Amino acid sequence: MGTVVDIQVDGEKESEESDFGKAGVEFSMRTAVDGEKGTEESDFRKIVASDPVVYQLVRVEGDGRLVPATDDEVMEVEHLLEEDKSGLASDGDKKHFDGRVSNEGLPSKKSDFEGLSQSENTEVDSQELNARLEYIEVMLPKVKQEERLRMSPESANHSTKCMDVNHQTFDGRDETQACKDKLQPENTSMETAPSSMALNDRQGVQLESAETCSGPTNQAVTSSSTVSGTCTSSMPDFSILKGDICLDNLSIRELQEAFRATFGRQTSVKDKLWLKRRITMGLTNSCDVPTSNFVMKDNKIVLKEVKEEPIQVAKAYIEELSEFETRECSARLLSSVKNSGHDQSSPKSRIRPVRDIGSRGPSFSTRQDSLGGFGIQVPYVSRVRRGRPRKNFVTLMNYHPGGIGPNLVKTAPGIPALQQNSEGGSRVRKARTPPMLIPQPNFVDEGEKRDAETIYGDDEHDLGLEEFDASGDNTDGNANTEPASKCGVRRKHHRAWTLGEVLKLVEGVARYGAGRWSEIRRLAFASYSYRTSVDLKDKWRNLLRASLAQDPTDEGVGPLATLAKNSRKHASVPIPTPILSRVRELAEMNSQTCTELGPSKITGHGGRNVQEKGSGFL
DNA sequence: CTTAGGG
DNA sequence: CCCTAAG
Repeated sequence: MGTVVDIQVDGEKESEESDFGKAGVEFSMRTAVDGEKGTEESDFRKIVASDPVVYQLVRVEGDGRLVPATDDEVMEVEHLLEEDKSGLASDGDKKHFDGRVSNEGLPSKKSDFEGLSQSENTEVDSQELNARLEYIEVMLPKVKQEERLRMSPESANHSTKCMDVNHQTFDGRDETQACKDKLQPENTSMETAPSSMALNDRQGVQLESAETCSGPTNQAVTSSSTVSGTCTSSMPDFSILKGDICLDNLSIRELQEAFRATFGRQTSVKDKLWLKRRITMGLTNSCDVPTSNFVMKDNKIVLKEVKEEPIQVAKAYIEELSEFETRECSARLLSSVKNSGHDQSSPKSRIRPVRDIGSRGPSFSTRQDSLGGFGIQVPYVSRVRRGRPRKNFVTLMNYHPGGIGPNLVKTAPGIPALQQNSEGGSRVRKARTPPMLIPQPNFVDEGEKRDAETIYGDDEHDLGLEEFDASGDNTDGNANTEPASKCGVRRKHHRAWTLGEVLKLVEGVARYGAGRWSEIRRLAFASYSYRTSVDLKDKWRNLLRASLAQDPTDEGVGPLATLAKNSRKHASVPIPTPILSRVRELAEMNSQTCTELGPSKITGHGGRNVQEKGSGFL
């Protein structure tokens, strides 16, 4: 009772502070800039920085309900925020994140996150959403102003970094830049910003973020081609300015009245500045746009012109998000538990899902979507179901224009997309992000490294391979948990088949016969949790193809010759010819066994369908 | 869930 | 790899 926490409205849920360390209130606004895959230590920051856009100040009632904070509280918080800001320069660390730091360090505490986030998100009803929305609207511009004030002295520098700092510091390189360039060619000027400001970043993340999100909030949409268009500091905000001028001469009381006139409610706040800001916001109507006016594109916040019914759109958006969150959260919790339960993955992997929720959740790729009739962009993460169902949906619309109407009304009164979402809830795995796969350096490096080791390290010695397998298991075990938890956004990481795997596969086929993939997987691939039977099958198919295509005629040719041929042909995939030969052998043998000797072999090892023939008599 | 096959 | 049909 009486505790105030940040509730993240706009994106993923992980961010509730688990310790309400400050007895008073907390308020923070951050903009998410999707974290690239970072190092372990930077993950913390990533989480912070990747926290999606908006936090709303709420009060947690005794029963767990969330009640929008009062103006007084907001103001209080605002002061704290300012204190924070001023303190940042000197003492650095933000109190907000202390809890998180420790959590990061102590995996055991992760449950705090989960518990909190889940309970809180599952209980959001539309009413509260509305309230939250309102506060979002209110908050965004406000923080923007804060930023403006703070930034004004050094606008030049900051204006260039504001968008960039985040990913530049999280990851030395800027993988997403290419995408962004494509998507936002007008914004390229910002991307050239020097990363020197990164030094500031630690203290600045939050502020930067706030600015990032607030900048576009009520900046002219038309100025996207200029740096200042996205960065508030260098661009005078006329609307606010005007408001300030007008309100400057008013007394507190007058301000309060103005506030009431603007917002239609009383306020007890006596802070002149605060009142002015609030009123200004109300007057400039800038609060209508925030949540829907900008969209996250990759690491960047992008302005989008959405003029019609912004609030409605935003509401729908939030509702959708909310529902998505609850479902997604629980799903991930399940998977997380599952992993930690019986999986052989290392303990390290157990915390991953949790962290990924943060770093991965807001992946901020966006897509054009028609939501309730309005064209807005929503982050991909918020969409669970994609592709086929959607296609069907469209198809339905296309081919049964008349019939779709009633259908829609029946299934999804307000928000068709929502319906689709819930429908696809059980298929999280299938969600993808076709256009933009966010690069994950760690992943790739890991995989490639291991791959290289395996391939060039040892070809034929099973022991060596076993070792590789073991190591592979570790890395893969971790990696395996990752994609699943990446919001299902990501396509399953492409794992190049190592030689060891191939050998195991071949061996397995030799032992159990081709086609018994699940068997092979269970026995021969026990250590590779990530290779599914389908994978085995596919790989075998490829091997077969390769082995046949390679050289059907030179069966008797020495390995060296074929090897040379092979490596020359496929420099990138040097599958040793011996293996291919063996594959072919097995293939032939298998085809034979299947047709003629098959039953004997299968029954021989399987032992359970031995009686198949005679069962007729029973 | 497992296989097989197409994409 | 993904997806789906089929058992």
